[in-house]
Order: sequence, then structure tokens, then C-alpha cells
Amino acid sequence: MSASKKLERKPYHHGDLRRALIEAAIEQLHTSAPTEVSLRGVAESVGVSHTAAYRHFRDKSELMAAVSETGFLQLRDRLAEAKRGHNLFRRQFERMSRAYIAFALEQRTTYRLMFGPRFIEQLTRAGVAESAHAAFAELLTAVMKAQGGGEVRGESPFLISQTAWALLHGLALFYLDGELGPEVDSAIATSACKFLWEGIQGQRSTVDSAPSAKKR
Amino acid sequence: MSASKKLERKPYHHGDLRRALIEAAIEQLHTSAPTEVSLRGVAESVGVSHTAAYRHFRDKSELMAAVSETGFLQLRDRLAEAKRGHNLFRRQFERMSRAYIAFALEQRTTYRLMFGPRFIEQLTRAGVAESAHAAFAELLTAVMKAQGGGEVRGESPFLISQTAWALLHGLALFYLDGELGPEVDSAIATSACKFLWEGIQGQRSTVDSAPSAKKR
DNA sequence: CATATGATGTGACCAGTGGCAACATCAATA
DNA sequence: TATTGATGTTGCCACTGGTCACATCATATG
Repeated sequence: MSASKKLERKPYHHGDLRRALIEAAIEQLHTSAPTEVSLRGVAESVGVSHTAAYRHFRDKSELMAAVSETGFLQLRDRLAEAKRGHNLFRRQFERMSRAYIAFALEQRTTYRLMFGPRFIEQLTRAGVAESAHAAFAELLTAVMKAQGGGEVRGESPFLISQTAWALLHGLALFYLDGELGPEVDSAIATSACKFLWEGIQGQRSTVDSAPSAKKR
Repeated sequence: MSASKKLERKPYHHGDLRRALIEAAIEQLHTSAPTEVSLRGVAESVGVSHTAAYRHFRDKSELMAAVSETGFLQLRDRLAEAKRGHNLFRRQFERMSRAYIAFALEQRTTYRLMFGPRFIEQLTRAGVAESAHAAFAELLTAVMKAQGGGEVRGESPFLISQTAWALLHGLALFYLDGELGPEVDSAIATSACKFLWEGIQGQRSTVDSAPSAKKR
């Protein structure tokens, strides 16, 4: 076989095992519950001994934390993408909500992992905390900007954003748990966002959809 | 030792092992994550061989489902208790919200278990589904009654209740994950409920909170 | 009262898991 | 060229959930 080149002959050293393990773990999460994903299985699917993983992760939880981190980064991108090109918060909120739930549905198990029981531990790892906050910041900045324009009431943007996030998270779990249908646009998500929107919008809504009798 | 009586001499047959196992599991959940609770550990803490559990539960997950069921029943009682003696939905909602989050905080790990990754599987077991729906019904009936009095807008009580539940669930997880302080009354819960309340209240609010400044 | 029978608990054992330690392999530098 | 540190491997350990054959007992039946 070719001797000079680098591939084919399964080199003793993998090259980028860390990344490969993370991707393999994500792959397994598509078909297995977080609990059922075994470090051994992941290593095997990469064609490597299970202990090799310990050269790149202190233990299994650190590998899973790395998976979470990539999840949060992806979620952040989705949210950023959702609001891009729209200036009205009402519109941004609607699109971000859909994007959020769509992400949770597509990455079901990863999403569960991200917000699962190890969430606290994970947040102690720098990377996870940062990426999680980055995702949250997408929502927060949108709220703050909308407050500047008077579109959203002027109370603490943190409280408002957290409320919205909590609602989205709760909704996402409902979808994941199969209590709701698989269509992101189903009644509940739409209604829920409408209810919250009506609770947080500012007095002088610049463009209040329709002049329908609103205002309290 | 006394031969005629029933206690002391650790009888070969436990008497009510099923219940004892459930309680022991709940006990362990107070100090261990759901994942870390082992069937063997639970059995040992009851002073029984780990295989004895299989006489009462098909497998570990069935034991955990039983734990969930008792959790939902307890949650239902808490919610029922919270609204008892109050007629104004606004007041009921406020109290139920606090009760909900308080329950999640007190039974941290059990709560995680209840809504954890196995939620779907659990719901296929009759007992769990029933108790879960019973808890939800407490909220639902309150909403429906309030709609009758015009206190809550007349849209689908299901959608409204689910929205509220989703919000509460999301909030509860925030508390559990330590993103928020441990005080149930902290700003976020109060604000979140206020925002939602303003989004769902009916047109002719009978008593729109005394104009008192309240706490803001 | 004696005995048979089914419910309940036990011990031995299995495969699978996460993790550790000593060793093997290799790439890069001195 | 030799050494060294990073990376991957093999062998092992304790532990877990689960199955099996067997032990113990409560109770119904003669």
C-alpha cells in the first residue's frame, strides 16, 4: 500500500480523535437516549480502544459536556439566524421561538442532554457556560433592542428574557415528550407565544399588527 | 425471642416490600442524582437482596416509574391545596405557581425524574399517566372556572393551561439548575407569572388588583 | 393436623460499563 | 540518532441491571 501518504492504513494515531469522539457521540445520540450512550460504544464506533478517550477527556461527563457545548453553539447560531433581517421584535420573537423548538426537535436527545440533570455540573466547565450564555444573549439583546424602541415594556430585560426562555424550554419539552404533535407551528406554540407577547409588549407598540382592541 | 408476634426477628418475608422499595428510592433521590440511584443500593438499604425487587417490579424503570407516580400525586395535592379557599383565579394562579416551584425545589431529584428522559415511557404505564393528568387537571379546572367568570380570556382552556404549565416547568428547571436563587418568591417567578397573567386575562377583569403599588 | 402449592426472597452468575495502571507506539525535538 | 512526551492499547477492577435455579414461608386444601 501507499507508504508515503497519510491515509488508508489506519494510522496508530488518529489525528483528531477528540473531535471524532464528539461527533460520534452526537451521532449515537440520534438513536440512543443520553443514558444509553456508552463511552465504550462511542470509542468503538470511531475504531479506537475505549481508554483512548481518556487522553482527551478527563471522564465520560467531560465528553458529554463537550457535546453540550457544540449544541449550545448550534442553538445560538439558529437563534441568530432566525432574527437576522427582521427589526420588529414581535417578528423576531416569533421566528426565534420556532427556531428554538425546531432545534429541540431535530436534536432531541442532544437537547435533553444539554438541559439534563448534569446541567449544573456542565455549567462549571468554562466552554459550556460560555456557549450557553451566548445562546441566551441572542434573546436578551433582541429584548433590549426592542425596549429601546418602546416595543417591549421597560422592565428588567433579564427577567423578560428569562421568562421567554423558560416558556420556550417548557414548550420544547412538551414537544419532546410527545405530549404535543410534531408540528412546530401547532396551536400551542403559537398561542403560548401570543399570550406571552401580549403580556410583555410596551404601551406604544409601533406597529401593532392590527388596530384591534388591545391595551388591557 | 418472641415467637408469636410479628416483628423484631427480621422475618424472611418483608410484608410490604413494594412500598418499602419505593420509599427507599425516594430517600436516595434526596441525596443522589436519578442516574446514580442503583436498584442494588435501594434494595440493600431496605435490607434485602437486590433480586427481591424483581418480585415487585418488572425492572428498574418500573420502580422508578412508581416513584414518579407518587411524585405526581403529591404534586396534584399541593396544587389542589394551593387554590383551596380562593376564588379569584389571579390569586389561585399565583399560589399554584409558588406551590409548583416549591414542590420542584423540595423534591428536586424526584421532579427531575418525573419529567426526565423516561417521561414518554412512563406515560405508557397507566398509573403514571393518570396521576400526571390528575395534576394537570388541577390547573385546567381552575382555568375553565375562571373563564366562566370572565376572568380569563375565552380561548381554549387547554392551550392556556399548557402554556402556564410550560412556563412553570421552565421556571422550575431554572431554579433547579441553580441559575436562579433558591427563594421561590424571587423576582423571576413573580414577573414571569405577571407577564403571562397579563397576556391571558379576560377583558372584564372583575377585580384588577387593587391599584396599590404592590411590590412591582 | 399435615401437606402441597404459589408467592416471596436468596445466591451464583452473566454481560456490559466507567475508570485505572502499566505498557506499546509513534512524532518531534535535542 | 536517541530521548521524551503525547497518544493509543491491553489487562484488570468494582459496580450495575438482569436471569436462573433454589430456599423459605404463608396459606389453602385434604
